[in-house]
Formats: sequence, C-alpha cells, structure tokens
Amino acid sequence: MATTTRGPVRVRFAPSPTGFLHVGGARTAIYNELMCLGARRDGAEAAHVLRIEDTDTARSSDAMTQQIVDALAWLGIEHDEGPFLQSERSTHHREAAEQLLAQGHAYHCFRSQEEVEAMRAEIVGRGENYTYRTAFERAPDDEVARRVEAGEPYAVRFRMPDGAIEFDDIVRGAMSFPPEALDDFIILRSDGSPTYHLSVVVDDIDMAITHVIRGEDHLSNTPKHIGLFRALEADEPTFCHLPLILGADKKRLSKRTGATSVEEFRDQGIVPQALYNYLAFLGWSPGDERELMSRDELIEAFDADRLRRTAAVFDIEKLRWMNANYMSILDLDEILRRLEPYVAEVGLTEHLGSERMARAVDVQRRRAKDLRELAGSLRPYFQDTLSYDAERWRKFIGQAELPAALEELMQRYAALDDYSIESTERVLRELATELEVKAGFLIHPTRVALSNDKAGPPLFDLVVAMGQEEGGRHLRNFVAFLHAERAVGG
RNA sequence: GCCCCCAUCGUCUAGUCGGUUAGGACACCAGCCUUUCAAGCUGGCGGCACGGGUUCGAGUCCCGUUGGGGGUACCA
Repeated sequence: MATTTRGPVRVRFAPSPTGFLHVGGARTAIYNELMCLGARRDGAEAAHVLRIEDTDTARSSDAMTQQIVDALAWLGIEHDEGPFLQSERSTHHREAAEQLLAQGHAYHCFRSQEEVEAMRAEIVGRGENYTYRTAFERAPDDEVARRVEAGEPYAVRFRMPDGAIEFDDIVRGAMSFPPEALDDFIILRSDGSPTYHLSVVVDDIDMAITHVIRGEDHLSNTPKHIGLFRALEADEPTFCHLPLILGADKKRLSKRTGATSVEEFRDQGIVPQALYNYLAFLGWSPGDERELMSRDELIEAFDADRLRRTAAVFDIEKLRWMNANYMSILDLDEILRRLEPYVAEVGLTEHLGSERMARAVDVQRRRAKDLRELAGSLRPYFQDTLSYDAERWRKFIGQAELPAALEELMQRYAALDDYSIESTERVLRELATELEVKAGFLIHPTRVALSNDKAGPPLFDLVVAMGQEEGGRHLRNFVAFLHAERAVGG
C-alpha cells in the first residue's frame, strides 16, 4: 500500500559495529539500496546514507567501521553519504534530551536500576502488567529541582503519550500498540550518555530520513520512536520492518547453525554477485519466475510492495547453486582475480597470470560451487609428476595393448601443429579406428594419465588446457608406469 | 506473564478481485545425453498447520487453537 517512490527518498543503513557484517544486516542494506535506487529509477531524488550505531562500542569502532565499509563494498552495495558515526553526535543527542525535558516531554528519574527492577519483578510476579509509568509516582517539580541541585544522579525518561500508537508499515500494514504496551523509557543514562532510541530518532530527523528499513526486531521499538518523532515535532518516516533470517533450526540465524557473516561467505569462496542475488531473494521476488538476477536487474524490478512478511530460512545449498551459476557466467578475468587467495592456499601462486592457469580455470569454473573448490580442482594442471596408484588403475595395467597405443597417441599429439580441442579429439579417434578399438579405450587411460583421476571435464578440454608439452610428459610417465607394473605383475 | 508479528512442498517462493489440475526454484529420485564426473534436458516425489465460521464456492475473508519468531534494559 505504502509505496512511496514519488517524493525525494532518503534511506539509511544503520548497523552497529560488531566486528563483522551479519547477512541479515547485509540484506537490510540491500533493500535500503534497492529502495533508494528504485526511487531514482522512477525519477525521484534519492539518497542512501550509511550510519554506524556505535553508541555502545566506541572503543574499537574505527576498525569495526572499516570492516563494515569493506564488507559492503565487497558486496557491491553503495551509499551516497557517510559513514557517519553516531558516537560523534552525542552532544547533539543530549541537546535534544534537554529540549524534551524543558518542554515536559521527558522527566528526571532518580530511581536506581535495582529499585525499578525489583518493583517490576513484584508486579509481574502478581501476574499484573507492568509499566514504569503506572508503577511509580512522579516526583513533584520542586522536589526534582532540589534533588538535581543536590547533585543526585538521575536518568532522563521520555514521557510516552497516553493513547495507542498507530502507524502504517510497508510490509506489516496497519500497526497498533495499546497504551499498556508503551512505557516511559530512558533517553539519557545517569552518566549523561544518550541511549539508542534517542540517538536513532534524532539522527533520522537530522538526516531527513524518509524510509526506515530495518529488521523486525525493531518493530516493538517503533512506537517509542514515533513518540519521540512527535515530541520533537518532526515528520515521522515511513517504516518498513523486514522479517528475520532464520537458521536451519528455524531459530534466529546464529553461529550455531553455520556461517552468519558476509566475511565468512566471502572466505568460503562465495562470489559477491551470488550473495547479493541470494539475499535479495530472501524475502522478495519479482513476481515472475526469474531467480538469477543481477544488481541492475533487481534495481529495475524492485518494488517494496512485494516484500514478504514471513521469516525465511537461510539455505546454504541454494546459495551455492547460485554461486556456481555466477562463477560460470562472470568475466574470466574477474574469476581469476577473485581466485587469487584460494590459488595461494593450494600453492599455485607462481602460476597466476599464466596462460595455462586461465585455460584451466575456464575449464573448471563450471564444475565447482565455490572458489575454494575451484582452486582445488586446479592442482592436476600444474603437477610435474603424478604418482599413479597401481591398485586403483589395475584395469589399465591388465590391458596388454594399452602402452603401445598410448605411446603412439603421445607421438601424434607431440607432432600436432594446431593443438586444439578439435585436433586432439580427431587424432585420438583416428587412432582408435586404426587400432580397431573403441575411443573409450584410449580416452579413459589418457584422462588418468593427465589427471590421475577417472572423473573430470571433457577429456579434450583437459588435454588442451594442460598444454601440449605438459600433457605429453604425463602421457610418457603413465606409459612408463604401465610398463613397470606389467613387469612386476609378470 | 504482558505486547507485537508470522504460518503454501524439507527449504526459498508464485498466489494479492474468493472459482488454479495450487505454478516455479534448491535439494532428492529416475531416465536421456555423454569418453568419465558434473552441467544440461525430461519426468517423478512432495505443500495450503488444525478447528470453526462467512459464501453457491476459501490457500485466499473472519474467529479460535496450535506452532514459530520478536519485544518487554540506564544493549543496539
């Protein structure tokens, strides 16, 4: 109902720095970006701002902020403004609290946390509904003044308005929170620092945010924020609460059930295009039967009205399926570049940039589900000598005519001027015909000779990717191996 | 306890005006293709949580139950 792609649109992604970017956060960032870019697509002015909610973890927020910025950049998510650090704006937040105090929208609370908690426990224990404002009397003004004067510590509480709070949520529709669910909450701690609720609202006002797109865990906080927006006499933004991402156990996605951060998926060899596509589809679909959509296509098709309201289970298998798709369609150069760290892991760094590496990757890329797997499959292409296992290749050792046949194949391959998929296949098949054997008689042992494996890419792809000289050497070694084993076996 | 949200194959989803053989994708199974393994193609398995209403007719609307999730902080 509430699609607002007409006026200027300003959205924000506001993660708290935890040392990594959670995939749930990444998905929120994607929808923020899509909302922004979708509006721009429709001709509206739009901006995406990045704001780091570090009011609680100011200690190492520089490194943590960098981590988030890097992860977003890796995913290809762009922002137009920021990153702004919430911690650097606390003076302004405090001023807002003073204003609220002066206008009677907030009041001093001298009660200790322990005292409040004890009262709450007692009331709940009786089976009654607890709210701070119904549980405690408010101190008269003169008493407040005297205690403040005396230097007593106090927190500042926001006075929630009396009635129900209602609003329209893009994904939830009409929302209504009754007064008994609304409590006077703290906006300034007794050490004078602003709390999250105050900071977000003040920042959203200052940054002229029009759409607040965030996780469903904030749905219950929204009435508090609306109370603040109204007291601060600011227009309230349109809210959009995204359902949570669940693990295989149907619980909120946590490390117990596997990887949760974009950094982890990146390290596993997931390509950013795949993660972006996958995350965008976790809670949204274009309405037709497309599944593989690039960022540009998503921007073109995005419509917030199609956001789903049900929590989704994160399915790593489907992500990997998408990843396999992207690995086979991306530019080879990009794959080569992203593959570097994994190539290093398998000790093939020296071959980076080589023709053979490019050929091998191009052959193997369609057969792997992630970059790490891809890198692993590259090994046979770069081994000087393969050590063949007599037990495993017993079948070939038993074939008396095989060594001579392979020897002949080897020589014909060595003599080839145009070493190509077509020519190597033609030569092999011609030889098979001459020898009156099926092509498979030569194909299977040749594969083993080159890769020490009975499964792999189409043989002639392998033969060519490996190279004329290298392939010839493996063939020679395999023939020698066959001779030796035949001698042993008698 | 109280408040809020949610509910279509195992999983992601289409379904948005009540009338569909409830469609697609991942996974799984089978067949085809093939020099192998994948991929691909074809086919199969499999679902509207339950109970009441409203209606000629309910996956779709209403109520309840059950189940799941979130919130209930001087955390964000």
